[in-house]
Amino acid sequence: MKKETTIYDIAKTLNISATTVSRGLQKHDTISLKTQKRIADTAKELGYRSNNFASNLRKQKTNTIGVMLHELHSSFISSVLAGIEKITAEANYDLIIGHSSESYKKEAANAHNFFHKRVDGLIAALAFDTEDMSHFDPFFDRNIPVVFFDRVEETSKGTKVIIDNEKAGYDATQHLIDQGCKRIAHITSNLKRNVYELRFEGFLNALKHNNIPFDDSMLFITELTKDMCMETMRKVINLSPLPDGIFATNDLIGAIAIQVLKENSLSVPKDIAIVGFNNDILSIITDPKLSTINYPGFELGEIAAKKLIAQLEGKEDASENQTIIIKSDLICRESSMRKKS
Amino acid sequence: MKKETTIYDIAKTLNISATTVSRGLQKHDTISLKTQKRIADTAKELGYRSNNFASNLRKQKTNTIGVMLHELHSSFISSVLAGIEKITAEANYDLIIGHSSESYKKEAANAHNFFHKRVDGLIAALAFDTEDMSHFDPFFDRNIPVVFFDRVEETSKGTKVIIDNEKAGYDATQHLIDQGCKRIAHITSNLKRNVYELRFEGFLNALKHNNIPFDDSMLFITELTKDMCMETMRKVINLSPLPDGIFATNDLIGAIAIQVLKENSLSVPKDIAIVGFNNDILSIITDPKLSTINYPGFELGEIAAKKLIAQLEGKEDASENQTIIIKSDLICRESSMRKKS
DNA sequence: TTGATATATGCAATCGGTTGCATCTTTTAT
DNA sequence: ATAAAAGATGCAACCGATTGCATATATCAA
Repeated sequence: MKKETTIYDIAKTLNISATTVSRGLQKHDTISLKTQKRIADTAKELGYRSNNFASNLRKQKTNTIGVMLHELHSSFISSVLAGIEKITAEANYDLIIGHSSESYKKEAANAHNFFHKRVDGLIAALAFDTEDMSHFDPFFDRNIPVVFFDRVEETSKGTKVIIDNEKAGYDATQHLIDQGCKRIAHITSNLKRNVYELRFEGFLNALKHNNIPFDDSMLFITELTKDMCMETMRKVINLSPLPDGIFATNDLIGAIAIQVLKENSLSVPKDIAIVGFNNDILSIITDPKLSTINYPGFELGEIAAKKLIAQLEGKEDASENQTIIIKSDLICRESSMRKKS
Repeated sequence: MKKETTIYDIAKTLNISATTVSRGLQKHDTISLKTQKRIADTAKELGYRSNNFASNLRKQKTNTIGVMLHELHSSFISSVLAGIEKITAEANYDLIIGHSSESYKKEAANAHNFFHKRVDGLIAALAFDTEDMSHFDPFFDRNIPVVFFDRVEETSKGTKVIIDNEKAGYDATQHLIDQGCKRIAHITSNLKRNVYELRFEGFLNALKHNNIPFDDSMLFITELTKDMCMETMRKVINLSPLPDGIFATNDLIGAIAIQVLKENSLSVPKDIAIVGFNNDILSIITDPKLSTINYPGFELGEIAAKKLIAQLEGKEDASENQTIIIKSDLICRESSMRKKS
């Protein structure tokens, strides 16, 4: 293994000072173009690579952004990540990924790690069971900007990028009602996480607005894995009387619902109309295609990253604790269309 | 913004040397437990956080692994990433993500960046159009271990973790033949990328072995986006005579194939039997459910990461350039089952 | 009591780039 | 021709943790 070339080696070769080499490599305009070229050439020749640690150590900046995700294996999250990556790469930041696996403990550990790694900023979606937000305090205390997305704690500090989950839930439910549904089931995940709670609230509000009483046997709480969703759907089809509509909190549940209903000789949307959530690729693969709420992950990632970078560059003030609401629309497909429009 | 606490501050507070503080924080056994405790307490009290740059600079090690991906928004890749993350987190490495977006140029730029960031090791899947591998030479030259997965260049240096694509293609095709298919179409992506080429080879070998002539109008090359797959499927159904089987190089194509065929009143598997590839969640959502090749992304990620870490820890020799072949099996579901088994 | 061994701590150099200030050279204006 | 302005480069301190070697103190055996 050969020894690394440093600016001192370049300096020695050219008989100039390390200062000049450093400045030359950064294209300072105090260094003549002639010298800059000689430095660049020698650097290439000697196989020089700059040492970011030395540089970061001196500059007290890392050009690194931490991204905390509760889930990696998810279509929505990977869209968001792709959106973040696009913007941060353009702005020349590196990403380091922390994966909480829906665990508050891991989230706190990752936050701690990011803090030690001195990320310049943080983008995060909360784990399932996160309630205490104190692991983010070190960031707030030092004015390190934090942007939360999707899974946020409304009362916390930091910028938040979300959709209006209540409205989305309302729209989905109202649409089912418009299609003639009178007994609508809602299949969702633990309501402690506020995205789900708000969708449920929208669901309730739509029912109320249409004078449909809420029957709590129509609320199903499930884990969002394939197997648990299937099990839950088996419970749904044992209801008597059956529901005539289902609002599912994500497209996987919606897709599995379609499948289980068909296996039980029920027709979608005639017997039971279904609306999902997210607009995953899944939703156009099902037969019938799944109506859903469009939740544009890629754009969300872009927006979150842009906000963060604006704050890092001092163009915006992180302490404003803004909340940005992204538009999310209902997409009507076959799974809920009983009437011709 | 308050000033950072350093080991010197701790040292001063306790009236001991920075050396002792450094050793105390690392729990060197030359430092008495009493002193260690005093150091730890003071560190907490002063809100100390270690400076990784100073540490890395001195130790010449980053504890960071670069992960180069050609695609982020993909179910398979996010599984792999989750598998990598699991293992590397346990071993206390950070991940930095590079996204080539299927572009050789971006891949090279990312490789360059990783090199400058001095990742301790690299895990990579090649971009679509990567042929020249010289951007990895800096890593090989300095004995920085590189593990390629899925998209690899067989003749290159580095460890490779792959499946037997030829065998998988053969198995998928043989299965279709066993189900009575005689005119099998293959829908795939650009054969320059060897995973696709090898699957195609397996396809051809299975045909040959069964004395079925290959008709090159039955080979369809498409980009792997939803829209392009749809367009390609429209070409497929314009064939005359129609194929009676389709081997698709991923599940998205397979799923879209099912959809387009049904829309055109063709029955799957009766008129056309279909096998996909990957065992994405998609494959159990389609109706009929899609037969596919199980390509276990999570496990692949784990294995790739374990290999890399073994090499980083000197337990294995990176210069062996091993190739590890992961088992991948055919999963028979409704989309191809014409006969009762 | 003394030398030997173990235990605990400190000195000072090092990792490699960055930057405020000083110095030296060249150009320009009068 | 000469002072002033502009252009180019260098000195040396600094960022903060690590570590080989030296030193100081405590413990123990003979």
